[in-house]
Amino acid sequence: MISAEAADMPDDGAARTPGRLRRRASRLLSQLSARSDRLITEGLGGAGARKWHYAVLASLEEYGPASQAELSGRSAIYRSDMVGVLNELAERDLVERTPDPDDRRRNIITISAQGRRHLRRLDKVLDDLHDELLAPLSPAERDQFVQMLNRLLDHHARAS
Amino acid sequence: MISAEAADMPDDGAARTPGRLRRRASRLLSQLSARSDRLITEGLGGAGARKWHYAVLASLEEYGPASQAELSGRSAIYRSDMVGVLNELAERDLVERTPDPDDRRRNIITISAQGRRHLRRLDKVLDDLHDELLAPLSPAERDQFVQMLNRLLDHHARAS
DNA sequence: CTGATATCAGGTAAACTGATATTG
DNA sequence: CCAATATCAGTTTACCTGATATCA
Repeated sequence: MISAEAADMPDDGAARTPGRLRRRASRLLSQLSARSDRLITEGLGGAGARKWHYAVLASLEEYGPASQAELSGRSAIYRSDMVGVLNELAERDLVERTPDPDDRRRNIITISAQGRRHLRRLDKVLDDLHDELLAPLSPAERDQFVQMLNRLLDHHARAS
Repeated sequence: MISAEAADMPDDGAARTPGRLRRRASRLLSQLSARSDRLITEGLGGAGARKWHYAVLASLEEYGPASQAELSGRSAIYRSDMVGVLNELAERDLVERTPDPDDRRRNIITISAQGRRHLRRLDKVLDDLHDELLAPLSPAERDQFVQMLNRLLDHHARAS
């Protein structure tokens, strides 16, 4: 037997339905994020890519060429880590890194035609992966979920 | 100038409102999870605790004493990492680790009175931190958000 | 012999900090 | 002299994979 007294079991006056651990958004977030990251990493790995690749390529196609510092802001990758990501992308000729003639501290990063093709492939892959990730949610709920995440992120981006 | 042709800017037929990167739930999740983790880690650090401490203590108070393997399942901490967490908790006399007389492979982990007091402090701290984390959401939306996270987690727990 | 348990020793990757040389 | 840029080196932590000795 494990305990003589009942002192080991919970005895709050009010019955709290789902248990504290299932109601702490921070815990749920980090657990789900871990699952999600794994899913995405494996899925993109099958396509020979990493998620940073996608972030940079998508940012380039959406907003056009940029310096590395600007890309860093857009895609939420640290400047320190951006170098390595761009090395990998440039190795595969998915982006071009050319010095800016107007400001010789900067490189201008441009997506290549091959990079666009690759991005399109990755978008397909990610569509499927997100279908799996968000499977239990209806389309309306998925929108709502994404919108909530964006609102929360915006809020904390300011306070940063 | 950055590009002679317009080939560098996006030109999809349909205008996609919020940009791909703001619609990929996986990206939003990992970014928000990073923010959240940081907030929680700093907040709990001020109370001399880590988030694993909370997970274990809360699990113990809610479901009663358990072996380390069972605790691992409850709190989503790897068996490998559980040892270290319990060492820290036992050092501070927040839990007791006693060998199970009925099965000498196991330890039975019990929360102490001091552990319960500590847990109550942590719960207060976490309430405030979650208020900050979920600030932009109304109470109803918070519930909805937490419920969605749980549904998603449940779905992926099975597929695991 | 199979299987579970606690423990230990790692390995990978993300998130982050700091320093430096170069240029504006 | 101050600020920004790209780069490099290094830390911390979560997550995860084994291996091992002990015991059911």
